[in-house]
Order: sequence, then C-alpha cells, then structure tokens
Amino acid sequence: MTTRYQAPRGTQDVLPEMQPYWQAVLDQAREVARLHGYHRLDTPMFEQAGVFEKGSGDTTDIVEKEMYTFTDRGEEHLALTPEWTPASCRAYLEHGMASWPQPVRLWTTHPMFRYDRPQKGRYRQHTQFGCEVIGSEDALVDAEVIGILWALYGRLGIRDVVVRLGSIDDHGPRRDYVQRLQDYYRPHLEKLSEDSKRRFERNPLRLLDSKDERDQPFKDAAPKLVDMLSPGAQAHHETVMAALQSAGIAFEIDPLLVRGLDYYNRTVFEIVPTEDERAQSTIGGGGRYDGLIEILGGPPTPGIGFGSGIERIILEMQKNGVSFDAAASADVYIVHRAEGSQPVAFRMAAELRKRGLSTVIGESGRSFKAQMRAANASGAQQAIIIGDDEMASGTAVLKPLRGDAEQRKVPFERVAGELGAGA
RNA sequence: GCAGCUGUAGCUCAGUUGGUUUAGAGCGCUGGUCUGUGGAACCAGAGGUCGGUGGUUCAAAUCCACCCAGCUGUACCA
Repeated sequence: MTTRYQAPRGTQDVLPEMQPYWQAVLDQAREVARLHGYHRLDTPMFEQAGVFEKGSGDTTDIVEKEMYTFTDRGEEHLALTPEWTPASCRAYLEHGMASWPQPVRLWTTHPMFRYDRPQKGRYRQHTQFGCEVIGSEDALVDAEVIGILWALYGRLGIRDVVVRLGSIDDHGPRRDYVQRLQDYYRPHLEKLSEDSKRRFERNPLRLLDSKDERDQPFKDAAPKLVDMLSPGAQAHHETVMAALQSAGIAFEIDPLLVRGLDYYNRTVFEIVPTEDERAQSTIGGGGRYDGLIEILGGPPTPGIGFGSGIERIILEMQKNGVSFDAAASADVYIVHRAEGSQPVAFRMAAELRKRGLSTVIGESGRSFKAQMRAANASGAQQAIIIGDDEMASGTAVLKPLRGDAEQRKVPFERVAGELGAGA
C-alpha cells in the first residue's frame, strides 16, 4: 500500500467549482483598485526574514510563532510572506518610489503563510487582497482605503458588514497612555487571567482586548485611549469619521480595538460581518503605519493599508447566498466514430477554436451514445456528428443540443464557418 | 499554543449488545438495454486494507492507547 499524499495541513486545493468565486473576487478587486487610482505591485513569495522581524515587530505573534522561516543553500535567512505591508514598504524603498509622485497607491493579491492552527476561514496558506498608500498622512486617505473594502464587499454581494474603527494615537503620546493603563491595572494584577498578566508586561494595550471572564470587570472602568487622544490624532480621527459618514459607510467606534502589529498608529480598523461572532470572521483589517518605513531604514514616511482574506470573503459571499451557474465546458462537442474520423475531428476542432469556439472532441473509442451523453453533460450548444455515412459523404451532422432547431448536414470544410459566423 | 467534538466508497450517510465467510444504500462515474443520436427509465460494473499504527479478544468498522486530519471554541489573525 502506497501512502496517499494529501495537501499539507492548513492548505487547500481550489477546485474548478470554486473558481467562479475566485474569479469574481479577483475581477472586482482589480476593478475597485483601478477606480481608486491604485497601481499593481507584485512582490516575491518570500523575503529576507528581517523585513518582517524588524518591520512587523519581533514580539508580534506573527513573527514570534507563525512565520515560516528557512535558510537556503546560500545561508540566507528567509521567510515566506506572512503579511504584505512590510514587503510593500521594502519595495517602496528599494525602487526609490519616494521619487514618484506622492503618495504612491499600491495594490496586490498575494499568498500569505502563517504557521497557526487551521480552522474554517483560517489557513496556513491564504491569499490577501492588499492596498497600501505610502507618502500621505492625510486622514482622507484613511477613509479612502476603508472605502475600497466597502466598495469591494458591496460589489460582491456581501451585505451586513460593519467597519470597526479605532485610533491608537501616535507612538509618543501612547506611551503616556500605556503608563496610565498599567497604573490602573497594577492593583488588580493578581485577579487577572494568566494571559492578561503576561499582556501587562509585554503588550498592555491588549489587556483591553481580553475575552477572559476574569478580566471583564476591569475593562469598563479602564481608561480608554480614544477618550484621550493627543490633539493631532484626535483631529485626524474626526476627519476619518466625518468622511466615512458622508459616504454612507457604516462604522462603529471600537475603543477596545487593538491590532496585533507593532507598527500601527492612529487609525486602525477591521471589517466584520454584523451577525457573526466567530473568532476568525474578520474579513478585512488594517491601519496606519507612519513609522514603518523608518524602521526599515528609510526616511520618515507615513503610510496606511489593509489586507483582506479572499478565502474569508468567499465564505461571506456564500453566506450571503451568492452563487454561480455551472459554466459550460465547451461551446461545441464533436462526436465521432468511424474509420479515419480522428484526423477529421482533430482538424475541425482546430478550425473552430481559431474562430473562438471552445471545442471538445469525444473519446474515439466510445459508443455514439456515450459520446452524446458527454456532449450533453458538457453544456455545449452544438454537437457535431461524424460517423461512417458522414465520412463517406464528406458532410458532418450539426445537431443543436439546447433549442428546438433541427439537425442539418454541412460539408466538413464549411462547418467552422457556419458555427463561427454565428458566434 | 490550550480545550472539546468528529473521521465507513469521489460526495451524503446506514451498519443493531464486538460474531454468517466477498462491509451496504443513494447520488456521481463507466458500460449495456439502443455495434448511428444526449436529457428519461431499467440493468450491470468499477470504486473501501471502515483515517493510521499498536493493543485487548477465539473474533474488532464496533472496545482501549497513541498518532494524523477536519470541525468548534479560545489565544491570535485575513
């Protein structure tokens, strides 16, 4: 018994029946990006690991526990892309995009790799639609990228989603806030969950994000960052909200929204289904990262962007009842069974394809009945029948498979012209 | 990472308190009834070491242990 191979844990095959969903998402993503004036950028599947270790932050879960890293034969320390933002910033610096007209608006669809526990909507390899705007600190750009996702989901038939919006201020003022937060929690430290005790030291902001029962009593009275933003961040936040409001984008302020990446400042957001309480239901999320380019060795340069998981978008589409008719696998199906019919069928198929008709040739050895069944199942509009009589007379039978039209005889050399003309 | 649930043909599932040698059904697939005409019907066939390994037993799909995979929640995140 040979072992049966299977797709690696957390990866999946996208079967033909699912391709219409992918095609729809990819098409609409491209269109929405175009409508907003974004340029496509593709980056490699893997990068020097430092891009993420420095860029994403080496205490983040993504880098600490989830990154696929490896050393190649040349002793280079590499990582499969776990998120796109640092990669796009690396490309921005490497290609001197600072000398392009600012800001630079970029988009992509890119596979992402994270070594975490697979579940529905959570995979070790998934694909994200991502947009980044580098070189602008305008709050209107924050609203713009949120608007891109909003437009995309709307075009794909996804209803009942809401933007969760927050601001986590700039890095400087945030230090003061974190101090206050720790002062608040310090007396209660013993009563907190184990996770939260750890958070207290390593990432105090996440204290507010806890879902543990024991931590709930302390959350309400805790100081909220959105209530004490620095003047600059406050004005920025208000501009974003006003813009979203004017565009009719449904959002709610989430004072507890803290995202897992170190580089975020000011605007952070997620888009979630209104009704769905699942842990991994977020379909898109992002935020501002004004310090990131500098961390990667560039000049101070503001930026903002998001990622949205295509697999999760498709799950939402299905929940919203979006479906696609099974596509016909051919326009024309050639049924043939006669001495010497193979070259005739083969050549006829080539002629038809030249005229743009997708054409499939039946299996030479099978009975007429079997081939006709296959022709019907293919969804083809027309069957072409070539048997002994046809070979003798040099004419093929054209049999419409869908309408009421009668079948007719057409000389071999005119078949492609007859069918192609109507196409 | 932690906790729980699940695992029998390609798919959806039956399988009685462990006990008849070749483990079943529907759908799908292939073929036939109809060696030249699809959609319907009928008939037949192929396809499973019952997730894997080891153990208990005269006997395991059924009981036990471990492993693998999927799902659910949680930590995180898209």
